[in-house]
Amino acid sequence: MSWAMMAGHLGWGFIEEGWRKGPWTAEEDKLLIEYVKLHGEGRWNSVARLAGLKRNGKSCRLRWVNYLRPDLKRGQITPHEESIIIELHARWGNRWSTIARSLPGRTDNEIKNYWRTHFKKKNKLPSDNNTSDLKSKARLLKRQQFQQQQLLQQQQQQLQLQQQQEQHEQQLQLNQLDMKRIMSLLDETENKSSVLPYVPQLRQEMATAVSYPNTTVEQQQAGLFYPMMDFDGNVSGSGSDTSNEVDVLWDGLWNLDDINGNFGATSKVSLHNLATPFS
DNA sequence: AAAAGGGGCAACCGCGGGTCA
DNA sequence: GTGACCCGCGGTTGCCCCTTT
Repeated sequence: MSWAMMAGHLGWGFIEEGWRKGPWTAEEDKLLIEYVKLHGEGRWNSVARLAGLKRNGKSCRLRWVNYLRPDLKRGQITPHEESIIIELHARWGNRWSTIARSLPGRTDNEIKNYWRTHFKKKNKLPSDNNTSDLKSKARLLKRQQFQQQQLLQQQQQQLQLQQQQEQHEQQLQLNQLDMKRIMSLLDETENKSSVLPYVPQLRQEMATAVSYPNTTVEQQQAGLFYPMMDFDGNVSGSGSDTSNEVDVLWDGLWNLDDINGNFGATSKVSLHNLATPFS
């Protein structure tokens, strides 16, 4: 379908000075999501060029922030959220972005719209119990029930994700145990011979890389690390054929990449990159 | 059944602040 | 110092859909 045809269907979806305006199509959303996956958020003015979208940067940013971001909550504003909005609006007035920061998953636009439709009007209308008021309340309830149902579905999905995360963490803990064994074996190797002269440096890098299992690659690259365990001490030596065992464990260690998922085809060099922010 | 009215929400616009060359 | 560019914010507009008349 051409842009002109789409514009025809959408009424006000049109092209002005090369930029498309109006409602976003599923295809455009897909392109934008792909773009953010590849390049991350920001540099919105490059989106048109890099993603092949006929949208200006502002429009892309807005679409992402208000609609496509994966951490957005869908569905009805809960009574708890409503009370927060009321409280924060009393404190900060129309500073919607500030209010939105206290409501994870809600956008400033959403809160702004909510306020305007629910509270601006309340202030205008005298409160009465006439039938039209009751009817509108019934409508509201019906809508709320539907939205609540959606919210429930969303929560169930989140629960599933959480369970997956827990499994992931258990696996990481197992690997940390392996890591301890490697370290102790390496210590022994260092003491016994000079077969692996580079080992002390690697040891440090590995220790650094594996000490922060709950940290995403993005956080690691940004230097945002959350220390979780200490490798020093408490590691006892084991058997005799240490070099063989080390090799086996090395192989296991590289599989950490797969467990973390986003390490992808990481090489051993990556461990150095991970350690860099600390050096 | 159809037109009118209104609510809700997505998207646009203008402005101001921050950054960088 | 300054101009260009980018980004975020708050206000506003326009469209869709549902309800009412």
